[in-house]
Amino acid sequence: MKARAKDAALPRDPAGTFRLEDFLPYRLAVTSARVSRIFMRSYAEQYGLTIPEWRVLAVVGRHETLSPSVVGELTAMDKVKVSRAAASLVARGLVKQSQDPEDGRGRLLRLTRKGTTLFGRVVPTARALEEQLAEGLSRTEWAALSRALAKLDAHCRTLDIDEEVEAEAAD
Amino acid sequence: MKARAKDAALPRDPAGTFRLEDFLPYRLAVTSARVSRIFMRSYAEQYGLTIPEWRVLAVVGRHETLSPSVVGELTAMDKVKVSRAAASLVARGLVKQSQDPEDGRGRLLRLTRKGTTLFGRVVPTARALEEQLAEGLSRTEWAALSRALAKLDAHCRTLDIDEEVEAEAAD
DNA sequence: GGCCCTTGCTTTCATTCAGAACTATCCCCC
DNA sequence: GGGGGATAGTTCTGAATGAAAGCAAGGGCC
Repeated sequence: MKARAKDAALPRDPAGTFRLEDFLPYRLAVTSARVSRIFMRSYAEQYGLTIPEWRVLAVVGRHETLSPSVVGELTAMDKVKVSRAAASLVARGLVKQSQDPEDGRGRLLRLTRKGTTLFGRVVPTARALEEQLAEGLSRTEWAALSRALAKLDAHCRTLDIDEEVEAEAAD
Repeated sequence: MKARAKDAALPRDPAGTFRLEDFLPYRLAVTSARVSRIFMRSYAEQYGLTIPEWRVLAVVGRHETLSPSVVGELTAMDKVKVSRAAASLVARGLVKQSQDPEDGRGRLLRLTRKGTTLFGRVVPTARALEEQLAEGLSRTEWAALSRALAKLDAHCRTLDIDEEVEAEAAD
């Protein structure tokens, strides 16, 4: 990139014309927060669940038995969040935590009967809420959103990796 | 909805088949968090700005002079967040806060020369980062994402309003 | 077989956050 | 023209968060 090209670009694109409301990263964050708030409120009011707890419930419910580390991968949460959510679910008798017989460090999470029952109730609620959300868009738009999110997510992972490599190289 | 219809629906749609990784609200939150982290890191490392601070800077920079409440509307932040971000920017000499001469309660925010300079530097960085993000998608996909987000956001607002009305009615 | 580095998870701590309470000012209406 | 209620911003408080330390157990490697 030549310095001249950069200089030429500035005048026709001054900072003053920057519109936050058109800035996609901002809009993504705002919309995501709005959606999350709707779901959070519903889970909290109806079942006393936080979003991390709901995520743990969802993946443990699907996989019978699961280690906290795998739960972390499946729910995109760090291990601290998983640990806290799991502890809370155990305290409420929704999840049972036991030693992994094959690895003394590992734990195994599994739904209790009570947890399974709750899970069976929450899932339809979640689906209904998602459906309500989808009503605002055409099927085509919904599919396009889904696809765009997948690609964006994948692309972000590669960007993140690039930054990590740079950070390491800086040492 | 008849009880029989509900019973019939359950077997072909059991809770156990719920896949969190296909659940759009979840995917939206994950991707949004990933994008935000990339931007957050960049703003923090290069300019020592948090995202709330960057947002305030962006709208105040665009509008010359602005009240905190309008900043809140334009940045989708509550007044507490605006207040803190503004205080931090004032402390760093990037923003000047003064009394609104027409309203003793109101304040007016305006960029200092230093703030204007910083703003002029951050905007190109933000745009470049957005561009990097956009490289992961085709133009069509990017446009579709933008459009879908707008509709989803608008739809969420109506859902939120509905819930507020219900909450009031419950009193 | 014992040292040490790694891994799996929990706990701690300092920061951030959202909601509620608080202060100051304005405006409406009697 | 003075109370009552609304509005603009700030401060307070309890909960949530993430980074880093802590702890326990596995697995090389000599």
